[in-house]
Order: sequence, then structure tokens, then C-alpha cells
Amino acid sequence: MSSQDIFEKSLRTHKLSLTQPRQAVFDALQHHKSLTMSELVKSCENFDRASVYRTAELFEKLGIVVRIPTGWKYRLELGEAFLEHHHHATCSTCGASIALPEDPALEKRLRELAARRDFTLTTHQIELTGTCAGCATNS
Amino acid sequence: MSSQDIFEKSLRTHKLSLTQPRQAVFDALQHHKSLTMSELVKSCENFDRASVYRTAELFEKLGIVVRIPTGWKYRLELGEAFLEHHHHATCSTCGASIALPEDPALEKRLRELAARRDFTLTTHQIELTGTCAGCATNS
DNA sequence: ATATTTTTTGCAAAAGTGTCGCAATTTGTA
DNA sequence: TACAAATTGCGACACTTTTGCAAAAAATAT
Ligand SMILES: [Mn+2]
Ligand SMILES: [Mn+2]
Ligand SMILES: [Zn+2]
Ligand SMILES: [Zn+2]
Repeated sequence: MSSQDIFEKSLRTHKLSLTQPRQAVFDALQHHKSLTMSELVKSCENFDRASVYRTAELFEKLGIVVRIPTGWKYRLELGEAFLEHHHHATCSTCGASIALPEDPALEKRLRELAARRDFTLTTHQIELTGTCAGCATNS
Repeated sequence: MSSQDIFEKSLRTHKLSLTQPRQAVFDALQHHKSLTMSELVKSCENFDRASVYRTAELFEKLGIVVRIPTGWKYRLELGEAFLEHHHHATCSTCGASIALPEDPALEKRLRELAARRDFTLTTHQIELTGTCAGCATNS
């Protein structure tokens, strides 16, 4: 089952139309791995800003995209149905967003932490902040 | 040494004035535990928006406040000189924010993860989302 | 295929967010 | 109290995001 299929199925399941702006937003997310809102708007310049915003909000509700907070802005990525679960480190000097390797031990630790507070975990977010290798060298 | 003392000392150390807007921003941060930018601006309505922004930026540089990315906005909290390092689980049903127990093993794991990408860690953020014990029972 | 119904879009306007230069005011110091 | 330096408030500006609504597109029924 291709990403496109999963995408279409998700819309169908929720009785939503597969429209041109929605396809364009999905394509942009597949092509670029990770986008800010303004990058996404630029990628969909044939369509109205408002439509892109509405689509992004909708996709987030459907779990098609996830919002990744990176310092002051946030980035959009395809959700877990399309990409492996992962976290990011954001360089506060150059703004680069670095995907981190999977770490099952870390994930397990989080589940245990939640369990200790009788908290039923549905999702979580980890964001590392600091300086990337490149910026550390050139300073 | 009170929080106020630490605050004043931080300003003095950097040869910065203790002004009315700065005190107001600090007070707001102490009173509310955690604020968005617009909440902070509202809390300091006697002062200009630009001053509040400039103060928030300054405080962040001094480490008096930390920026906590949550979803699409970010929140401001007093930094580690004023509050213990901690993370939260947020109940998506009732909105409760549950402080999590310290977990040195988790913190260590994060440092190791960063190291694997040659990333110099200055700070990090973890946010668990799910259902609290109370809401899980009443549903 | 075409008509009908429903959903979604584009537009235009407005509200919200963050930044900047500069004159006026406040602050620290003597 | 007076002076010099630091900071503020103002006003303007450049985005960014949200909203209502008529027009267009998409889904459904005929
Ligand atoms: Mn990623
Ligand atoms: Mn931590
Ligand atoms: Zn960098
Ligand atoms: Zn709850």
C-alpha cells in the first residue's frame, strides 16, 4: 500500500474530498521531508494561502501531518503512517533541524515514566536544542 | 536568596537596569507558571508590546526564561535558576499538566543521542500527551 | 452522461504577531 | 540634583493566520 493510497484512504474514511489543493499539500510534504508553513505555502503557490492553511490544519487532525516545534517556528512532516517515529535536534545558531536515530530504550523509558503517574500515553514530543556540528566548528 | 534577588543579581551582573517593564515581566512569569507571548503581553498591559518582546528576548539570553515549544505556539517559563528541571504530561481530555518524576537515566540517554549526531546539547524539551488517571477512570 | 447536492475553494478583509528606528523618558551614578 | 547612558513608547511596517461568503469543484444520484 503506497503512501498515496494511505492518504486517499484516510480522506475517504473521513468522507472528505480528494481535491487539488489537498493533493498539492500532500505532494509537497512527500517531496520535501519537512516544511515550515511559509515554505509549504510557497510550494503550493497555485493555490490560495487560506486553502493551504486549512489543509494543514485538517491533515493534522487526521494525523496525516505532525507539527514539530523547532524553537520559534514549527515544521510540518508526514505522520507516523508515512514516516518512522523519530525526534529532532534543532540548532539554535543556524536553525537546522536534525533527525535523530531511533532509540527504543528511550521510548520505553517514556512509557515507564507515564505509567508511574497512571498516565495513558497517546503520543509524545522530544525536542533537543543546542549547536550542530557545523556551527560548533565555525565558531 | 529569593527569586527576586537572583533576578536582580542577574541584571546587575550584566550591567542592565532594573526597569519597570522588566520587573513586570518577571512578576508575570512568577505569578503565572507558564505563559504564551500574547498572554505575557496582556499581563503587562501598562507597558508597550515592543518592550515586552525586547524583555522576553533579553531574559531568554540571560537564562532568566526558557522558551518551551508546545504544539504550534511556545510558552515562557522561568529558567533553571528559579525552577527545577522537569517535564510534563498533558491530559488531552481535561488539560491537566502533570509534573513527571526526575529520571536521570532518561536525561543521560538524551545526552548520548545528541552526542551520536555531534550535537552540543544546551537544553531539551519533552512533552507527553495522553489521558490522566482521573479521565481514564471516568470514561 | 447529466443533473443535483454537498463540500471546498478563492477572494478579500481583518486580526494577530513580531521587528525596528528614533525621540522622549527613565535609570544608574556622582 | 544633575548628567550621561540605557531603555522605553510610539508609530510604522512586514509578515502570518483566520474568517465569511459567493463561486467553483467534487461527489452522488439519476
Ligand atoms: Mn524529521
Ligand atoms: Mn529533562
Ligand atoms: Zn547549526
Ligand atoms: Zn485528564
